[in-house]
Amino acid sequence: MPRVRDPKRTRRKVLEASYREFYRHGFQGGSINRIVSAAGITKGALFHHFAGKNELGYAVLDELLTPAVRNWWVEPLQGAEDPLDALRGILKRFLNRLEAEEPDTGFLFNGSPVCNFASEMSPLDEGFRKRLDDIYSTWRNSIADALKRGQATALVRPDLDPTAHADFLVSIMEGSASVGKVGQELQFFRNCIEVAQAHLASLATAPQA
Amino acid sequence: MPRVRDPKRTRRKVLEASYREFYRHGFQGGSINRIVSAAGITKGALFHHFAGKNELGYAVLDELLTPAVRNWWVEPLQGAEDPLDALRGILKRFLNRLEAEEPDTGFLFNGSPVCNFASEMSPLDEGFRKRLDDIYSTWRNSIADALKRGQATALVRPDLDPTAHADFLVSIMEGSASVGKVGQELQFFRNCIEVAQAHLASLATAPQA
DNA sequence: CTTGCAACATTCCTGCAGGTATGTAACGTT
DNA sequence: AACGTTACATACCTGCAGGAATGTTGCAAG
Repeated sequence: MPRVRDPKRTRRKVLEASYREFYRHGFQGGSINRIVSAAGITKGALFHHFAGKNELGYAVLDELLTPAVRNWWVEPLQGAEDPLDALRGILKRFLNRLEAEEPDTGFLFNGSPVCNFASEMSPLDEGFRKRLDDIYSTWRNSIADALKRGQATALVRPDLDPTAHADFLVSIMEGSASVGKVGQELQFFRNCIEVAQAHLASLATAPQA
Repeated sequence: MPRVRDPKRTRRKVLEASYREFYRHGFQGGSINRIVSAAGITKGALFHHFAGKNELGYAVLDELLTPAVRNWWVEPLQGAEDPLDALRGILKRFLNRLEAEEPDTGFLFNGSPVCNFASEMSPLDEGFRKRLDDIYSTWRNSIADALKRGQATALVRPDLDPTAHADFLVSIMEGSASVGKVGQELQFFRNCIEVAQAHLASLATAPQA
């Protein structure tokens, strides 16, 4: 089935091995040699597909992390009738995923891949900063737009600032990932998400008594 | 005034140069050579005071970051009569500090030093993980204890979980630092803190109408 | 006032990092 | 079927990383 030569497949393998390597060791701490041996290919193949380590990191952001954020946070909010309900659903799905993941390979141990890249590389390299800024902007805008639609349909309290609340929510997600990976206890995430859920509930227009 | 030999002073200089280096470049990306030249000393002096790069990083956590968190988040809550008021004061002080800091050297550009260490090193080295866990634990406990005291004096709503809310608040602080450094816009922090302030206000026992 | 240790400075060493140069074989094209 | 290009593999190179070894000098105590 796997043809002798399959450039797209090879490229994918490199990309996914790079993702895992950078996820564990960070970008600067990540090793090309380890990526190459983990992917089961050679350095020549890697540098044929990617111009350098930075471009490899850019590709991980562009081709893996950007779609992941889109998949988790943009699409579910796209056609939601009740934005608050959709947000609560995302949080629930996220917690389910956390509870299902095997140790040492996921969020609980390694945190948010986007946040890890951001912490490490955004002050050091403009190429990274720009891409990360795009990712966070679409994420935040997606939430803010959803809240605005909720205000338009009178499901969300009209007095709150959608942009500020979007910034707040993204901060919670990324912050809990960074702090939680230190303690590696699921309960921490449960706590954060529980409070976030309550917070979301408080954004709804109060049903008149 | 500075004596020819002043080991404590030398050690301090190394420590502070290391702090800045690791803050900018990360721990793994940080260079001993750059630290040495920034501190104006030699490699021999550095390795006389610190056994290795890891121990140097540990010392930055133990002797600089742990006290900083204690100073910002533990002491102000220690003897506060109204914990919610104290928390709001901390947030306000923090924002003031952000607005006063010069570009490219502070939180707005580099994020939270603790969070940076945590993101990068806690999955890689148990010595780092342990120390970071201690820092975050004291931070979270400090808030949780303050909320409990507030519940005892009926200033804080009795139905909420102090631990969960402490986890939530720390996540907000660290998350906003990580996400905000990407965009480098003060308004983002203002938004997060504004929502956080409103959230804190909602934790107070409602004044009966 | 010398002697011994702490506080440095100098020099050197090894390893792995990212990256290049070059070689070779599969594959589409005409 | 010959050719040219894409897709790799092999080998090698340079630089800086962290750190060890060793040398030198101030300083305090006996």
